[in-house]
Formats: sequence, structure tokens, C-alpha cells
Amino acid sequence: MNFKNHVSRMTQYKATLQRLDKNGIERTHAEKISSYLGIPATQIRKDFSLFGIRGNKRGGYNVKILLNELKGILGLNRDIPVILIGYGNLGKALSRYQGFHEGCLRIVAAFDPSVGVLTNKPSIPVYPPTSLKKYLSENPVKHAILAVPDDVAQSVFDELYQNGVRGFINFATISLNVPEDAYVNNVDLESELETVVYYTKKAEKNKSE
Amino acid sequence: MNFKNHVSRMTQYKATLQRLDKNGIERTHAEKISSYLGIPATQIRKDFSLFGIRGNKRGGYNVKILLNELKGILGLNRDIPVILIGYGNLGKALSRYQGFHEGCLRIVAAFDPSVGVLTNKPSIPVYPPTSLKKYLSENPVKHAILAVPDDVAQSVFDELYQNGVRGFINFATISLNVPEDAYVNNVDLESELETVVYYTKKAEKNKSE
DNA sequence: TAAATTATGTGATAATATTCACGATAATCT
DNA sequence: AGATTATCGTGAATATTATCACATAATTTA
Repeated sequence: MNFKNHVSRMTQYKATLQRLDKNGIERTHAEKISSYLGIPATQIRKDFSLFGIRGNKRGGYNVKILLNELKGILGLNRDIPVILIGYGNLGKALSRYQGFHEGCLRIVAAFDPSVGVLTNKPSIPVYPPTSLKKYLSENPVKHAILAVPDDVAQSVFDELYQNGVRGFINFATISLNVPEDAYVNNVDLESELETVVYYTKKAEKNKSE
Repeated sequence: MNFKNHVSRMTQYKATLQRLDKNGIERTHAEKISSYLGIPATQIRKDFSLFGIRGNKRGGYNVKILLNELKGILGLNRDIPVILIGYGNLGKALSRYQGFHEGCLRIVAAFDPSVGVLTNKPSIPVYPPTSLKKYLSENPVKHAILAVPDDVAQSVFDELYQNGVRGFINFATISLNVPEDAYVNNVDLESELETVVYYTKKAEKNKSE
């Protein structure tokens, strides 16, 4: 079983529950979450069931408890340090990305060859790639964001893997050669936009028929 | 039928074919594409079959022809202008994103309230949000990238929709209320990174078992 | 305290997606 | 030319994922 969609939905549930919690809401239920996310309530319950989450017949779910269960399942109930490789435009954007400041994921350092010529003061420490090995031996970070050009992506990946990093989000548009005990989530922004073009055409056509 | 996965794979095939073409390669075949993308060759042929793409028994596919067919199916055989809403860090990164410079997708303008106080010279024209309506009446752009804060995402979406924009990629972490004839692709970077945490744990465990 | 109501939880069912198995055919070899 | 090989194309089989239908439990109402 792959769970690909399940897990992605679980993160959405988590985000929704965080919002509810922040707004001081104490109880919720599948229909409510459904209305926020557009995911059928029955799907939500099925997902919960699959991961062993139980609610209360009548009365739904306690927001704080559910949120903690979701965090536990996703492994997000502790601070997780992440390093950022590549401090170009995308890297900078990610290092300041709102979403990361609220959750438990922390970008703790960036690595980029242009470290000497940075004009604006970066919001996190930026080191030269040569110090990567030393850094990882002192700070055993398990997760990295690859925001580097395609042509160096594989070699950067290899070095990170050799120094213990196992989880990656990869913005380069090549598919990496990945050992079994590592995981890479490829995010191809161009491809995402291209699917938009396809579905938009389709949505407009459906409407006019 | 939703085709969600099919279409996303089709964009990957397109990207691979573009690379092959750029390298001057004239013929390819399903196994070759498979080795680049890690998608089974039989899946690739099945996808092609579904969209009516035919190759040559023995001899595979002509790269240029296949590439054109893929572009045609995806609607990417002409220049497609895209506007960018929100010229913060993420917006800037996207406007300079390599991927977009090679394909047929062009970010033609950005809109941001901070237009007056930009320090570095932007690579595309940046206008204040107030000129959005006028711009769209003169330039009927159909696609937009939403890189705005959560709290304004829905109202920005509504204004764009009212002025003819129908395809969106949305980086805000709220789910938008979307009319039937529009399409929104939500990209939640935090969620993407969270799934990495989950699967990395799982990959490491699998290995050690 | 019995009836009505609101939600959950899950087995059964339906819908989708992927992989397999193999026939067809074009290119190459002998 | 005939045999051999590489590769496609696709119906059938399998696996995965989502939805439905409904039994069940907690709460409220009368």
C-alpha cells in the first residue's frame, strides 16, 4: 500500500485542525472539515479509521486531541530541523515562507556558493557548500530542501545522503537516483502550471456543453 | 474520468522529450523514457494509447513528433501568458524560475501593492493591484499564479475570475471557493514537506526490517 | 426512559489506476 | 526471402482508492 493520497490528505486535515485550534474552536466533526477542504466527510472518516483515529459518536472530535493524533501519525509532534541547499530566489522565498514558521518544521541553515556576495542580510545562517559535511556531523539534520540547478542536483543529493540526510523535497526538474532508505518528493512547478493549462481548457469546455 | 495522474505524467513525458530534443536525439522508446522517469514502460505506452499517440513497431517514437503531440494534447503548442499576483519572495522566485523560461509559459506581468518601494529592478513589469481590471481588459490573460497571503487569496481570486482568468495555481494554504468553469491547482509547500517527513521515517524503517 | 437525532466507523461495493500477457508488425540479420 | 528481434498496443487481470449504506453509540428531547 502506498498511502500517497491518504498522507497528503492527513496533512490537509492537520492544517485545518491547526486553524480551528488557533481560532479557539474546541470541537469539530467530519462534515465541518469536509466543508473547509472539499473532501467528502466519508473519506475523512475512512482516513481516520485507517490510521486508528477515533472520534465520539455524536459530538465529533475534540480539536486539540485530534490535532495531536494527526501530528503524531505524521511525525510532526516535535521540532524538525531542515536545511536548505541553494539560496537563490527560490531558496530565499522558501526560507521566508510563512507556512514554515507556524509548524514544527524549521529551516535552520542554508548552503550556497554565493555566500560571500549576499547583499541583503539573510534570515538564516548561510554557509558555503564546503562546510556541509562538517555541519551535518555536528548537526545531524535528516531533511533537506533541494533548490539547486538541475545539473548539480544529483551530486548535491549524493553528498547529503552520504552525510545522513534521508528526506528531500526536490525542486530541480530531473529525477534523482535515490537509495531505498531515502525519500524524495519531487515538486516540479512548471509541470504544476502545465496541468493547470490542461484542466482549465477542460473546465471551460465542460461548462459550455 | 479524472485523468489526474495521467495528465501529470504527460507533463513529465513532455519535459523528458524536451530534454532529449535539446540534446539532438531523434528517436526514443518507452523503455528509455521509463529509465529517465522511473515510470514503467507499459504505463507509458498505456498513457500514450489513451491519448491516441502512436509509435512505430520496432523503432519507438520520433522525438520531435512525439513532443509535438504531447504539447498538442496538453495545450502547450502556443505561447501562454500568465500573470503573477503577489510579488513577494515567492513571487520573485517564480518570476525568475528557470523552468518557465524554456517552455511556452510566460509570466508577462506581476501585481503587488508594494510596487512603489521595490529596490531591485524586477525582471517583469510590476503593477499595483488597482490596475488589474484595466490590464485584463486590454490583455485577456487566462492563467494566474496566486502567491498572496491567505487572508486576501479568495478576494483576489474573485476579482481575477470576474475579469476572465480561469486557470490558477494557488500557493496560499486555504482552499478557495471555485466556480465550475475555473480550475485551481493548490500547491501547499508545507504539506509537501510534511509528507516527506512521514515517508522518510517509513523508508528508513522499511530498510532496517 | 423511550424516541428522535446526530455523527461515527466500517464492511460491501463501485470506480480508477496499474500491471500483465501476448498478439502484431516493422527493422535487421543471415 | 525467411528467421529473428525489438517494440508497440491493448484487452484482461489485478490492485488500489473512493464511495455507499447502514449498524452503532452518544446526546437531547419529550
